[in-house]
Amino acid sequence: MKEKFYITTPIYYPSANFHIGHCYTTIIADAIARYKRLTGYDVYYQTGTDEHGEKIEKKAHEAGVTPKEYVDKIIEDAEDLWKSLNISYDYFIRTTDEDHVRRVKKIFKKLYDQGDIYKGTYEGLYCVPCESFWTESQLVDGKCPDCGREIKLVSEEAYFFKLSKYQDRLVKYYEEHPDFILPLSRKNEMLNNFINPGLEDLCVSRTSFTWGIPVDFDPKHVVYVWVDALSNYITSLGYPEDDTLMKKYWPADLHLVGKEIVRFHVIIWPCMLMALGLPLPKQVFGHGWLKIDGGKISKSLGNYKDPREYINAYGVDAVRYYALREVPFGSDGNFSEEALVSRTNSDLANTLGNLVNRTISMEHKYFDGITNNPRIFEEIDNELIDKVNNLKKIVEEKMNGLKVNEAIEEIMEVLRSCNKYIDETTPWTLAKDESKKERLATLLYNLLESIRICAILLSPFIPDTANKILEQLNTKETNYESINEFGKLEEGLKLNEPQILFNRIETK
RNA sequence: CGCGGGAUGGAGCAGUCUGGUAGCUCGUCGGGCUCAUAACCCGAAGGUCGUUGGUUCAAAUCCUUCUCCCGCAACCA
Repeated sequence: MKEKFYITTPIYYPSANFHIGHCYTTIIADAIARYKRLTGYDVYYQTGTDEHGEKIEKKAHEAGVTPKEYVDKIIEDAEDLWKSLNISYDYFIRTTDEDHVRRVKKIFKKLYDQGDIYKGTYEGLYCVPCESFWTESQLVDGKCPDCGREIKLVSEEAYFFKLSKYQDRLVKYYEEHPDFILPLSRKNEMLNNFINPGLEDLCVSRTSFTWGIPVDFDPKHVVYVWVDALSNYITSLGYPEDDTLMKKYWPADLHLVGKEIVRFHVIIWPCMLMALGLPLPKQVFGHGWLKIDGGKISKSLGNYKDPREYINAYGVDAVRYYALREVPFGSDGNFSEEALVSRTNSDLANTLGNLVNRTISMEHKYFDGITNNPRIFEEIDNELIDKVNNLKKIVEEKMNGLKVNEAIEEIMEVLRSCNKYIDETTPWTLAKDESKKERLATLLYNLLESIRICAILLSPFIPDTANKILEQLNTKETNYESINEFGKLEEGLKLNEPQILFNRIETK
C-alpha cells in the first residue's frame, strides 16, 4: 500500500490572465508532486481557481459579460498554460463548480447550526461614492484615501465565525507541530500580529455584492470568499457528502502558498477545520515571490509578458528550471529574461546539455554507440562514483525540507564533476591507443551511468529533458529503484544518436 | 518606536543559531584541451560583509543606533 501525499497550490484569483508568479507556485508544486510520485507516493496534486468576489463581478461588468463568462475565458486560458508547462495536477477545482458550491453551502450551514457561525453586526468606515470600507489607519486626514470625501460609520447585519473560540487550540497545534508553518519566521509573524493580541471573530458574509455562494438560509448574504476558497481543499475530496477520498487523502500534507496569504492558511483555515472536527493540514509553506526587476509583478503596471512567450522562445524546461532553481527557500527571487537566458545557457545548455552530447558522441565515435561494462578501475573513478551514489540521498533530504533549489544545485554539482572527470581522464587520448580501449570503455560507462542517474533525479524538475536523455541512452532502467546503486546501466546497450537538448541562446 | 523578513566582490546567493584565514554560481581577464553546443577544465583579478557605537585576544557572526527594500497590519485576493 503506497503512502499518500496530498499537495495543493492556492486556487488563483482569475481577475486577469495568469503571469509568471502563478507559474512559479504551480511549477514548484508540480516538481514536488512529481518527486513524490517518483519516490513511490500515491500523490494527489490539486490546483484551481477562486472565482467569486466583488472584484470579478466588477471586472465582468466592465467587460460587459457575466461573471461566469468572464472567468470561463480565463480558466480556459489557464488550463492551456498549465498544459504548456507540463503541470501534472490530478484535479483542477473551480469554486463555481456545482459540487463545490453545494458543499460550501452545507459547510456554512453546519457551522451555523452548531453555533460556530452566528449572526451579528458589522461596523465599518464606509465611503459611499467609492463603495469601499476603510480601516481607521488607512484614512487620510479622516477622509477617504481614494476620493478625499467624508466617510461614515455604517453597520450592517452579517455572519461571524468564532475564530476566538479556537485560539488556544491553534496555539497548541503550532507548539506540537513545529514544522506546520515554513519558513519558521512566518510563524512568529502570525503569533505576534494576530494570535497573541487575541483573535477576533471573522466576518464571513457579505451583502454588498452578489457574485458568490449565497448563504442557504439567508440568501441576501453571500459567503465570504476566503471561506469559500479555503473550503476547496476538502470539497474537492467530496466533503461533506462523500468520505471516500477524504479518508484516502485528508489531511493535506502540504499547502503551498505565497507569503502574502500564509495568514489565511494557518489561522482561518485550521480554525474552520477544527470547527468541522477534521484533522489539520500537516504543513503550510509560504514561499517568496518572483519579482520583476526587483518590483512586484503587477497587472496594473503590465510589467510582464504572457509566460507562453518564454516557453515558446526557450522551451518549457528552461522556464521550469529557472523557476525552480533561481529562488532560494522561502525568499523572494528576481525574474528577468536576461537571467532566464543566462541560467538556461550556463546550466542547461553548457553543463547538462553539452555533457550529455559529448559523452554520447564519444560512445558512438569509439564504440559504435554500444556500452561495455567497466573493467579497468582507477582511483579517480571512485571520487565520481561516490558523489553519484550519495546524490539520491542528498536530493531526498533537500526535497523533504522543501529546498528545491538546493536539490537541483546538488545535481548540477555532480554534472559539473562529470565534465571535470572527462577533462582529467582525457578519453580522446586513450582512444588513440588500442591497448587502452578497456579503460576508455570504463570511463564512458561511468559517465553514461552518472548521466542516467542524474536524469532520473532531474525528472521531477525538467521532465521532458529527462525523458530525452533516457531515450538517448536507450535504457530500460528508468525507475527510482534503479538508482539505488551505481552500475545498473545495461551492458551491450545500443545508444541512440546524440540530440541537442538545449541550444545555446545567443544574446544580441 | 506596530509585527516579521532582508541588506555579503559587477549580478544572484551561502556563511550568522554554535565568534577564529569570507565560500559558491554567473560575468570579466589569462591559460589549457579538442570528445562536445565558441562548449569543457585550470588559474587570476575583484569584497573595510548597509550604517553607528559597543562586548571580545578575535565580529559577516553577539548587543546597540540609524537608513533603505519586501510582506503583513483589507469588507483585496
